[in-house]
Amino acid sequence: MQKNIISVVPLLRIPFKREQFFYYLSNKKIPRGCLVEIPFGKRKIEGIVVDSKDDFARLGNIKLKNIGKILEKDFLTEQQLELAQFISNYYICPLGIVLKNFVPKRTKSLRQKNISISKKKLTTPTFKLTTEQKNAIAKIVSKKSANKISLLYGDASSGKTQVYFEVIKKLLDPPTQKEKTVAQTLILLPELTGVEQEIKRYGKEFGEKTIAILHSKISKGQFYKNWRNIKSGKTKIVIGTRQAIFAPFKNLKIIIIDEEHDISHKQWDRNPRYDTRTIAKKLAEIFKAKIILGSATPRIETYHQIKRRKINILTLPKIEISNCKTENPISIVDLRNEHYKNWKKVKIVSPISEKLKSEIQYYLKYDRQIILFINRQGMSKFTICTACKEVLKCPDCEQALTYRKKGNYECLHCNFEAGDFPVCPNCQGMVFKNVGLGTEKIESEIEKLFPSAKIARADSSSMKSIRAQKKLWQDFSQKKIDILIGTQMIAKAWDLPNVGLVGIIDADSLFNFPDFYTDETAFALISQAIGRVNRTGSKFVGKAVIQTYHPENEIIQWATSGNYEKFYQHEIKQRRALNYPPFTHIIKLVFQDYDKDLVKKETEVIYKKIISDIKQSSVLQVYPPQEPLNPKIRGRYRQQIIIKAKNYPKIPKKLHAIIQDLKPGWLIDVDPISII
DNA sequence: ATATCCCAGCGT
DNA sequence: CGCTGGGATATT
Repeated sequence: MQKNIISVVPLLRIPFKREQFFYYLSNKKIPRGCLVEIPFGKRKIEGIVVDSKDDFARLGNIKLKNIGKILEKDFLTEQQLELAQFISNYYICPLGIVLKNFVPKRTKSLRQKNISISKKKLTTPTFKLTTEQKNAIAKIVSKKSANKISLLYGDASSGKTQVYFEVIKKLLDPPTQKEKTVAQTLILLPELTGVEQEIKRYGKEFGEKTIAILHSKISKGQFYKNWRNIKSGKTKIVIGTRQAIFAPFKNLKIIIIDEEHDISHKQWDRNPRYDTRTIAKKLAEIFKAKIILGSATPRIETYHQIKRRKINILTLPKIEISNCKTENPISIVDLRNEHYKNWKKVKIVSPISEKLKSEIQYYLKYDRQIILFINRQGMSKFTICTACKEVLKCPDCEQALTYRKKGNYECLHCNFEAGDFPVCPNCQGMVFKNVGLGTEKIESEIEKLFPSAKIARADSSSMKSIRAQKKLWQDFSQKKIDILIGTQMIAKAWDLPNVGLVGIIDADSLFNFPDFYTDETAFALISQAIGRVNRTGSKFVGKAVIQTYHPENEIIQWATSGNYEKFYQHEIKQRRALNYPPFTHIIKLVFQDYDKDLVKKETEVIYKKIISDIKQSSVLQVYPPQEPLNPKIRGRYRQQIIIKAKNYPKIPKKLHAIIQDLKPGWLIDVDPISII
């Protein structure tokens, strides 16, 4: 009988320098994309079929094994395979690991629990579209900009969502006669927090049956069901976080990346370290789909593309703040004055300035809600021994421990917890002082100042579950909360109505990191925080109070005056001068191990190898190994090598080979969000 | 992922 | 000399 040779990629890490697939025998051809079980060593594992050939003579006469079971035929689509290959190449990650991300956890019981197909009539509210919205819609759907990416430039209140709705309707309904399958839209949101609201909005507009949700917090069974519905074409609109981009689309026509500036679009903590903003381009190319980005504070990379006319910009103006000409709704409070005014009266100056205090009072009185940002969890930034000034640190991470309301000390990087009465490792002292601010500290301050207000706190430790997030959002919407205190997470995709006042407790803390994205993220965060007030339809005048010791800081100035262009000009100059993105791509190579000397040695060896094999220039720069900002995490030491490559993914073959051959323990991060 | 091979380190 | 554990290595 005619034998066939099947190429299969096992769903695990195969050293990158080796061929990523293995040959197996089968008596029939097996199409690409099948999920199969293969004998591998002494075990049986899963793999994806990538090729099927007639028997052919092979070198070395390797005895091929027979392929195992076919688990799912017609599983991954051709487009998924193409995207996976691209990700594997671009992010230098073994193909098997990439493919694993495309394979959902399959549940046996496909219990088609017929969810009440109550054909609820769609109450399609008729929006009155503004001229700008109409223009944007026309531009996006026009044939002229068929292959161009569009940026919808405007904040949460500018009506981006209505534009998305109309574009989807125009492009997907009704399907053209030629296309039998339904056209699909992918909506990528940066965080889980935004998903719930968006489902409701899109559900109302397009019917809940046509929408599928894909993110890590839905059950495995539900995820798989949604996955199948996307594959069969039942689903028209996919809403999800970044992994939704791995879905088995049938006929993808629109990719919307909302809040495109948000770093959550990049996976930085495990392989593959992909960025949806990069791979969406590839996916759009594969499907000939449109990309729409949405942001009020686009990335410098994105705006640079706009300047070079590679991306269309469609500006939605802010909906005018009603009758507010007398007073600037944004005040920058100089905390130095606060000290000056108070230094004789009180020893410790409150982290809440007089101005902020009186504004809180005002808005409480008129029953408007208040949001306060602080860029740090816990009670303090760090804790020092009063005797010798030693900072209390985590033994596993060498990071400052955070004092908690509970009375203990915790490491925010691992689960290390010191007791309530630690002893200074340096001098055995037992008296400590907490320095700096955290969410819990602000919470207790506010409790003291406004004992009758209903206060809630939201940071990543209190908001771990999606349950807690949903509840908080509900409570806030139902006005069960007067003052919400939280970290970045509440500045982001959360669309909270009825907010009267926003306060940034310590704007300076946003600039503390010597990283090339710092100014960009700080600008975006301040802009977004301000954008939380003065929403459409509010009769009250909203206000923002920004506390800082450096009111002259240009980034704060530009952010508070809404001057993105000035900010861009300043930032792009810096990036060009220092050869940072968008003028180069960065490749970050990190080695980690429990043995400090080994880390030093290994990174040194690799660095020497790289610089001896390639010649450096403005096109390719390699920096010597350096200690990252967190030199020890969970007991493992780290060193990193930063490479700036102008024409990535075009890099010298030799460099590519070295990176491919890096042994386990190395992390490869292409286009990292941080280089410190 | 995991079985296996290889070798250092150690005990008998 | 053999046993054990850790680390590197191969898996068609």
